[in-house]
Amino acid sequence: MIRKSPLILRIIDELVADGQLGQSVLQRHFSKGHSLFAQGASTSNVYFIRSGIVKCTFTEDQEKEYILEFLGEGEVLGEIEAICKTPAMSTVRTISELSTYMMDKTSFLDLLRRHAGFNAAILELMAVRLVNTATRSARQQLNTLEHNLANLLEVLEYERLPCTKQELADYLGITLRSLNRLLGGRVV
Amino acid sequence: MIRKSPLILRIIDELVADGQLGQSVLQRHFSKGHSLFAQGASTSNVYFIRSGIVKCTFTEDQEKEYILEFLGEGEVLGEIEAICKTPAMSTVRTISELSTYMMDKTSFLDLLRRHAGFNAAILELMAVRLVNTATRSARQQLNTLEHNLANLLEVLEYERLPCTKQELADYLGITLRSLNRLLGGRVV
DNA sequence: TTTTATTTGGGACATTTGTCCCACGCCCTG
DNA sequence: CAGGGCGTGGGACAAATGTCCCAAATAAAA
Repeated sequence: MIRKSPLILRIIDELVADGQLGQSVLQRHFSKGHSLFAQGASTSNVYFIRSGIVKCTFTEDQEKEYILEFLGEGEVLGEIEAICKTPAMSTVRTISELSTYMMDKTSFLDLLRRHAGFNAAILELMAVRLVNTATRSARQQLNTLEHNLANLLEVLEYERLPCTKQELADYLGITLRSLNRLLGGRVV
Repeated sequence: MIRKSPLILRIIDELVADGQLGQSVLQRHFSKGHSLFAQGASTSNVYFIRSGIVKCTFTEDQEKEYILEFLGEGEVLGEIEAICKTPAMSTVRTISELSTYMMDKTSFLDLLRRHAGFNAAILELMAVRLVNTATRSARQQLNTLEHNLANLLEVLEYERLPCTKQELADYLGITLRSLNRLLGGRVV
């Protein structure tokens, strides 16, 4: 449920340690509840999560919000916007303390061009995300109850995931009421 | 609704014209209804659509199937499997005559490594797909009726899209009955 | 042309999900 | 301590969606 990418973090860690990235990378820390990107706003940086968790949300009419994904260690934020040169497609908000490496978009694109290993890692990261996003979307339409249950079992992580029932419901794309029903009297 | 990518097609066309790809690329033609990939099966090639349309579907229990996307000119098939070295994540079937360039996975990865422009184009293709997949997933959860209507209006393309009502319903993630209700007596 | 299958459209009812509303428990602050 | 805000849990009813089934229209096959 929480996506991670140890490989990317390792690459960045090494590059930073070697001093190869010079001034283009700096560490930044965010407290819980802080907003890194606002859907529709332009962006100027790319972040690599060193530790902590963020949630990416999408909203259409400001009322309800849909949670696209939870991202943890090694995950990259803002890379899509850097690559496509488009405004932020989703809002990204921390749901725990967050430690990151921050890099401006130009440096990111540069690194992508010059560092073959990094390039391959980002390609794979995006491919994996695409698969996850697509299968989740499909499962949500195909399974309904079963998937909910399966997912809620998978929520062993739930205890580690500092999120509210409302957020879980947003993730499942249902209302809080419905979630409660599923959690409560399983039998009709 | 039907995704396309003129840029990629142009790049491949040029490479083929220049003869830079040698034997690694060949043209292949498929008739309507043919299956290029089967979900879960291993793959060995990557395809570039020259003309025609395919639908990518995902199924969980073989009963219902969810349509992930319709792909047209310039779109790439099998690139995710090549990059991640995983089995096909979805089934891909032609819904019209299809003309393609076919390339084995190794050559594809090679081209990705050697050709900066191609690399950038694929990166952007995947980023765009990710955005589309994610926003569609989100909208499907957030909008319900409105989105359906909006989408069905967008189905001006409907006439060009040789698909059945059942396929439209699969795309929307609803049953055929529900689709008919939405199309028919709009008012309760 | 007749027959058979596919596609389409819709009625009737069960099930699911959403909406509205209320209540309890917890934390925090005045 | 009292009151406000928030997260949680659930009852009751409305609305949406699925399931089952049937019928007309269209396309494909005999």
